[in-house]
Amino acid sequence: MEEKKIKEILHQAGLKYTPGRAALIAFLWETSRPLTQEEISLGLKGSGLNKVSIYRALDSFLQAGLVHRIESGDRVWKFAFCGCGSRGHCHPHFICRSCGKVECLTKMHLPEVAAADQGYVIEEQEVYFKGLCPGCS
Amino acid sequence: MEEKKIKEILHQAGLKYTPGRAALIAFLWETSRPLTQEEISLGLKGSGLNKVSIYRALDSFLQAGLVHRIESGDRVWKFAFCGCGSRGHCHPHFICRSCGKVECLTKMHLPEVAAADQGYVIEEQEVYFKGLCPGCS
DNA sequence: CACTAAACGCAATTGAGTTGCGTTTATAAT
DNA sequence: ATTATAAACGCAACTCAATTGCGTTTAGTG
Repeated sequence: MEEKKIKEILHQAGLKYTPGRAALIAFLWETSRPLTQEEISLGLKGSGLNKVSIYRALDSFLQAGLVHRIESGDRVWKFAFCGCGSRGHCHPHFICRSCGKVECLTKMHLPEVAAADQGYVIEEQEVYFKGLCPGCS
Repeated sequence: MEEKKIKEILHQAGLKYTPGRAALIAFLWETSRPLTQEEISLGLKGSGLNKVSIYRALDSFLQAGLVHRIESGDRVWKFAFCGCGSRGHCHPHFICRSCGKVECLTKMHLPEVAAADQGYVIEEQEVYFKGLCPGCS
């Protein structure tokens, strides 16, 4: 992703442009699957942010709806860039029980569900599929 | 749930019957919503198991398909009794953003999804709805 | 150029869950 | 009924992802 676009994204979210955050967004964009803080740190290497700063940046991105965050069963958060602008998820996720990788199933849309008739107000929806990914099956 | 039934459940799962595990199963059955270890400990009070023993019992129940385990967004596991016998979930869960409570939406069935055409083998499915429960809306 | 709020890094802390290990108990064989 | 043994248990110590405190740096506006 080009720098100009990243500047625009950060500015629109009311956040400052810094080299570290730009690298973070670019990396998430390139990888296009949910990543842990550890994976991000490894991917950014020396050019990247401190562990704490990564969490803080991701938190503000989450608030702004720039990324989504998932828990895939191991109590480790994974973050993926998602331009959808809402804090909810717009597609299901696939979790491979063999390699542990998580993917965004962007081609699948979430079903429209209304359970308001029973008094529930549904604001967000998360759908996870677990099994074997194409590489492991 | 009567003692005889609990004995049968544990025996069928290849587990020993102990007062602690019986109390644990009975409590999960009565409460019929996903509970944290802390909630279980509070619920069982003096008559219950040690924290470690609760986790170990729940782990073996999970293996046996007696309970299911969910992560509802706060990195804290919740366990619910579920006689369905499979390790996957058979219904969606609702997470209230106001009171934090989690409920099993046993009346809603999960949609049948097949993504095998793209090389994915789907073994389990988890669906979470987030929003406001009837008490909070 | 100066000022201020946001961003950053380091060290220390939190807390859910786990591990090690010695003791107790359920259950099946004798 | 007694014994053997594998499972279940409790305590203390540990792990590790994530958070907090706090002082420093930097972006971006006036």
